[in-house]
Amino acid sequence: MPGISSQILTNAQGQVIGTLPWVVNSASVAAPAPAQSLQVQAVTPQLLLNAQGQVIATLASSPLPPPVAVRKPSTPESPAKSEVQPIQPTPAMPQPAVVIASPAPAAKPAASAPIPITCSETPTVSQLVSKPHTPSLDEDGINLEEIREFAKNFKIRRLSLGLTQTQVGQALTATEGPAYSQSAICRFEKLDITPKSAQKLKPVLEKWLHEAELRNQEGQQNLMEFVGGEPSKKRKRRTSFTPQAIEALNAYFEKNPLPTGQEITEIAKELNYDREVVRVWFCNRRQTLKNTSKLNVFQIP
Amino acid sequence: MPGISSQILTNAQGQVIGTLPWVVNSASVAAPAPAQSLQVQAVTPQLLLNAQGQVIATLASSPLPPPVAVRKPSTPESPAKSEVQPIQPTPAMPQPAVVIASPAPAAKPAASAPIPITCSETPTVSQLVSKPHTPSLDEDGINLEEIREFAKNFKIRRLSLGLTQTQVGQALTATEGPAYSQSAICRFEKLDITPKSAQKLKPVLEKWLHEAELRNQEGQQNLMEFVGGEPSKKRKRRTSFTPQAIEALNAYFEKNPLPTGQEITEIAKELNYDREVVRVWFCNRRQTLKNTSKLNVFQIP
DNA sequence: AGCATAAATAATAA
DNA sequence: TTATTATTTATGCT
Repeated sequence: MPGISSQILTNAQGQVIGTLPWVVNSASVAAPAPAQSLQVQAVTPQLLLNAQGQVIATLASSPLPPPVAVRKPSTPESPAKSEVQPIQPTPAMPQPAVVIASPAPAAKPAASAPIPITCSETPTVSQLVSKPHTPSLDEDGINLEEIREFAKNFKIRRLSLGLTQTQVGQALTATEGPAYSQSAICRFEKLDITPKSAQKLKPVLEKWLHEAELRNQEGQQNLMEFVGGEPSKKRKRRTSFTPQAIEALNAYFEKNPLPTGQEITEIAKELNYDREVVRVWFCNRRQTLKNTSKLNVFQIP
Repeated sequence: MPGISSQILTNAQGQVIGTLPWVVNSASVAAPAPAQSLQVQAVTPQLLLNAQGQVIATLASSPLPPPVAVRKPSTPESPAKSEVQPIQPTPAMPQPAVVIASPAPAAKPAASAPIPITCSETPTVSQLVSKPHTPSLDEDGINLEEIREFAKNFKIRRLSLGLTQTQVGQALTATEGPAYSQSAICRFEKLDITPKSAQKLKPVLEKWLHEAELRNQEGQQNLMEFVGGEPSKKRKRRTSFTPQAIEALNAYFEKNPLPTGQEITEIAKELNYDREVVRVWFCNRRQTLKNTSKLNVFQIP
């Protein structure tokens, strides 16, 4: 790990934990957005990875493609300034010129038509937004376009901070009260919620995320502290069950592949294993069974 | 959707599948690559997502530095230029003025000391590389630094293509013979292998990935074909639908979100999927649409 | 050398 | 919302 060799940061474990030139941008909501100058410099392999070491992106722009090694990217510099403008209704969308970054492994390139579903149910934000002719403001005066932008942005910023949906949810639940589960975050990001819900959730998420970003600036330690406390949560060591335990588990599984929380607790206690470990064992067991046997044992008719 | 309507492309499901200004870069291996012009256009919220629709990165480009927003940490600037010098024995660690892009959610910031395991076993690449004083070349003349760089790069490029370790492993097994399991790929990326193994694996991975990137340039369809379809691979059908199927299903759904049993049967036959699978798809699709559900949740004792 | 599967994360069902 | 599944990554083992 010679000098800043690339814009990638790795921890002692060799796991990538961050990059240099990138900055989370919350531009979409930025009101003024005057001159639009790109701060991107010609960098060879621009990379962005999240805390999990998951890669994030590369930017094509290599002049002299070195055969193999990572060439030093020119200059990251100029502080990217991003701004969060809480209330500003998003004006018109600048006309972008797009390029398919990375093809969805399974997505068809030309599937342009969204799903103009028109159920009798309350439509979700994503549904409303996808309607080509829909005005940005819905009946309730909610700026759908703005919400869409924010949701998009939120995910980006969340990942840039290396946070999982679960972490965000838990942190919010702690500070804002019990109403922010992992799935809630997931749905918000996917806009799989009604405009009303989204409208209500948005400011909270925005505020929290902004705060998280500030903490992150002061060092990840601060961020983790802000988020949940436990700074270093390593991957749990893989548990190995004793043959006896497995036998017992299988017996239980046979009797009931889907034990209740209560039952799980009992089984765990009985076998002297962590409750969570037992719970996961059942999950994986069902999974395995499902994969092997063609039958959808747990499928609901 | 050449309309370049926005910088984000979404598939029928509304999942983001790409953005405009970004381009997957296969730079590292790209041969000619003449002038270096950025293809990025000024777009407000610069986003990059992978094939899974996962957000990837944003490019800060808002001119007006906001009040609270991301402040540039002290001084990361200038010195950041480092270059990967394949053979150069790693000198001292230049003090990188790096900015932790995203803190590992679980990583300890200061845990500089890796796990200096010193078993009697052959050390892995990561172990060797982490040794501060270890020269880049090991006894066998293997350039550890280079391998480390490549491994890092490999992961990034793999993810940029939206491929999983499993896909890579399967594809390689198909073309190169049975010696590339998912775990093998995983271990390579984590450098949890001996230098010797890494050295042997590297060229193969490199070649394959490069090829995959080329295919990707021609359209993701080509990539998927390259990755999955190739040789005689009896891929068992999963419960996941192909993009084509999803598109078709959505088309049907659009026409009639609540098909009769007869219709379901026909659709299933048409798409060559299990009837039950299709039926469930419709159920779930409808479910997803209605977000007003306030159903009671079951409590776990 | 690599399978089997535990653990982690995101998405969906209930 | 919470519970569970789906998908992917990581690792104990012989």
